[in-house]
Amino acid sequence: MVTTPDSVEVRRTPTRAVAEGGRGPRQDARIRQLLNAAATLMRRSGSDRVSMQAIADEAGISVGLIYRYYENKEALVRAVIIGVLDQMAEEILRALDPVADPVRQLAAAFTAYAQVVRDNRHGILLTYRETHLLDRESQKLIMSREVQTGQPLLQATRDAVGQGIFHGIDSHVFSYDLLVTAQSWAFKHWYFAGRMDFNDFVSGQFALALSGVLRPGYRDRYADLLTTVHTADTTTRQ
Amino acid sequence: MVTTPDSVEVRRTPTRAVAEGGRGPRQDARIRQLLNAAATLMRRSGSDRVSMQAIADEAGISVGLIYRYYENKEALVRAVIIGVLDQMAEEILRALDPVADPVRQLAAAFTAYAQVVRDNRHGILLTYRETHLLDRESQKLIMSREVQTGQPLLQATRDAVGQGIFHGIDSHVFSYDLLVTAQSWAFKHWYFAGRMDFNDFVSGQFALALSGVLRPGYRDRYADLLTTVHTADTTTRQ
Amino acid sequence: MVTTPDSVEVRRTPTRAVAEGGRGPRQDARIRQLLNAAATLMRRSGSDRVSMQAIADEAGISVGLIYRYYENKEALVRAVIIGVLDQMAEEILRALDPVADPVRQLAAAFTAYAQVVRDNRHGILLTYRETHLLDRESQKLIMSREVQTGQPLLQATRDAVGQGIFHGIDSHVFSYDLLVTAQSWAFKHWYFAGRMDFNDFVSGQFALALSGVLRPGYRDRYADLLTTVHTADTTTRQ
Amino acid sequence: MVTTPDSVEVRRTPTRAVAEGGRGPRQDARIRQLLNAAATLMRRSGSDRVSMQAIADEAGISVGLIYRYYENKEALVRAVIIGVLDQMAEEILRALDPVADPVRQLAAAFTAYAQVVRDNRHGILLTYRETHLLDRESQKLIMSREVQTGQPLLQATRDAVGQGIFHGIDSHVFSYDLLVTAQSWAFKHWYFAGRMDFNDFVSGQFALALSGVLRPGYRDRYADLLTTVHTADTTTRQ
DNA sequence: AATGAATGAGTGTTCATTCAT
DNA sequence: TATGAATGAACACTCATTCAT
Repeated sequence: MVTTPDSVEVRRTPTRAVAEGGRGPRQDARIRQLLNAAATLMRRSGSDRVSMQAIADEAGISVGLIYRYYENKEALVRAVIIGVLDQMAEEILRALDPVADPVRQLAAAFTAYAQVVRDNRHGILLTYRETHLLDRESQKLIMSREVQTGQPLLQATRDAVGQGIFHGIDSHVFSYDLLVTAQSWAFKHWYFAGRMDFNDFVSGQFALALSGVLRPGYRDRYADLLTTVHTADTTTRQ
Repeated sequence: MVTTPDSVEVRRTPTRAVAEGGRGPRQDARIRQLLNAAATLMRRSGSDRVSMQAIADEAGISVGLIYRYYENKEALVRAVIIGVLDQMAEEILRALDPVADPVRQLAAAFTAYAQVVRDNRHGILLTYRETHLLDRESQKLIMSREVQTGQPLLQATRDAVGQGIFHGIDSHVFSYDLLVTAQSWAFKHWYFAGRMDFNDFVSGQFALALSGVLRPGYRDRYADLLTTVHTADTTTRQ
Repeated sequence: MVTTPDSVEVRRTPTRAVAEGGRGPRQDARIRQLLNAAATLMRRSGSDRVSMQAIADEAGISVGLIYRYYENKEALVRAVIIGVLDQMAEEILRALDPVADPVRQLAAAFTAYAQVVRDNRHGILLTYRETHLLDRESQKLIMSREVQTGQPLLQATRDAVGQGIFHGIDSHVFSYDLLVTAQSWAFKHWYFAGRMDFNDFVSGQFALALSGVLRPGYRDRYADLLTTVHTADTTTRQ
Repeated sequence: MVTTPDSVEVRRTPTRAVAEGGRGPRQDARIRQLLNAAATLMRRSGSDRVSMQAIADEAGISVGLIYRYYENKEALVRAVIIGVLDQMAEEILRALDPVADPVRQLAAAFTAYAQVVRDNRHGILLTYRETHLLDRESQKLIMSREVQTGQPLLQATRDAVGQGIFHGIDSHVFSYDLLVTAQSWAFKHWYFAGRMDFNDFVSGQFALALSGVLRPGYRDRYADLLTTVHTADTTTRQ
């Protein structure tokens, strides 16, 4: 699941050298450069507003060369999106705390996920924006990556349920909600602007989620995770 | 907040009749026609992939006429987005149950919100996709509409807290989560595909949220809202 | 030769009222307004860059109404040019000094012509620019007006030749040169910028022309007209 | 001042090869082709009435390619005008007679200038028409070229004054008049149509100018240049 | 392998002109 | 008479894609 150099998508058919796996480190660096350049520009404006020429310039290569690696613009866009997702998945895995306790595991996973979202806000937006412009095939590929990325949350939830720490929930629904909540920071962080910062957001959301599913006997053990941050509700009451 | 004919955005400057509110029913119908056509096409492919000519054709008017109503394509896109949001806000308000009980009020609002999202899935996606391509000014306008649309959820939550039915929560955070959850159906409904249908999703999510905030003494009164739907967890365990 | 109201060109064929000569003072004022508006805008940017809508706005009438008076844009442009020429011809005639002496008459005519050029610089440029875009018919019409406008210069020259004051010249060539010289101020006044002002230009040019054609015996009588202005030739010598 | 291949204006920014002077003979030929095509069409109808597509077709290249050489239409128009002026300047220089006598030098320069004007009548008109549609910067550039082009006339005049052959004149004014007279053929040649041909015009104008400034003692030496052509004055008297 | 000149279909936008009111 | 909404062809300009070098 970790992004290895080989997982970077490139054109398979028309070019001999690339197809034969004779891809040297030179090519590989170029492709990475290209994907980064494309991601940078597309984050800012959406793929339709970024020209192949602009991408080539940003990457320091020629337009023609892009077409040696990717059949057309759509293929490049797909590779960029997948690249972003893979990088995020990798970061989350790296941040994961391999401790035994599933609740703290879950807390770590959620926090990691949220941080990755915060740090890749534009990448997430890019994903959301562009995915729907691709063909079904690519969309499915992207969906499966997203599911994979959410695996740590799902697994920890299942463990907590299995150990009787959580009760009364469906693991899929619960972990899905955590995932959506984390991603929502990318879109709606402005909603809390001035009322709550990122850390408050993360701990508050996790506390709220936890409080609904924790079997009563465990409240003390995780008291530190249950601390809720209240926004200045009274002052803004209208 | 309800979309009245007058609230439909049109060009202000160059045409006298349109600016002075001397807009007859003919114009008004045309503008609605235009916005619908644009929304339909843009939902499918993103504004950059829809030409003004295609929009004109779909609306059954000439290209030139679009420019009488909207200064340029961006203004049209903005109007489309705002139109979609307004229509959704209106539908939600209409679906609202004006009963006294804040919890059932909240349930009604959430259900209504989710239904509107389901029925306007592409409209929501459009909003998410296109908003970031507009200027800051327009983005702020759109944000404020979103906040407005979420008001019923916020108000019902506050009432429940005020009456001591909910406890231990921040109203903003809680209602935000409901809103995000409802919207998530537009993006991630495929996540549950085959495991859960829309109604299960709505009731399941609301039950989960409710269970975490309901003061113990009220569990019986709202027992019907706390019924959780479990997905076939065991069968998909990997 | 004077511009009378009736000489203002309007559409002849398709409209009944206008064609029947039932043109009241109201229409007449409107047409004048229209021509002025068009002239003002076209002076600034050339007829191709001025839209009929802009002209209508400037004139305070509707686009449709323009087409009641002029068959199409070209007809309007022609009318504008002719209007400018007529107005200039009229101004020159008005400025003419009906004294007996043909040389002073010529001086007055030349000065008047130059002043009109100076005051209608943009109108002249308009004429030069637009005439070549019209059909042959219109071009001939415009040429004949120009010849007419130059008549006073030609006549005075002929008189001076007839009375033996000028010698050794062709009246056509000489008066043509005066006319061209006067008009050149519209195009090339920048050539003398900083070296010579308009009055110096006029008296200098006339003195130069006069000195070449005046029969020796008359030099004293017109000594005042022979005063030459020298530009700072020595300082700019390179 | 001579137009060398390198002096042909092209886009500076977006293309590397073109900017670095790495312009091969291929490009150079194409640019010349393009400028000629544009000049040909614009002479006929004014730049606003010639579409980029029409220019591309005439030049035998694609529209897109024009934009590789010129940033936009205005830049192309400017290049066309400057190209026309440079070509004329070059032709005049080539026609110049480097004999010692300043008066004959002047005659040669005037004749050359007039011939160039006659042969490039439409080019001159183009210059007059289009210059005013450009930005101030370009206008200044064009003015300076015009001044340069007139240098031979000014220099010869100064020499004649310096050697005491001419008297009582300002060199700037006198050479300016010759220049304007020559150019006037482009606009007003119809004025003499049927009465005087081009050669008569040139010799007649030069004789008239010369007669006014030649110091008496030199009349015999330049008797051949003082022959005046009279138009059929009597027959056209009205 | 790598370049970037060249293409031309396609875009957003304008505007002369018409015509129902 | 007078309006201005409506049309649609035409325009300047862009850009994904190809291919000779």
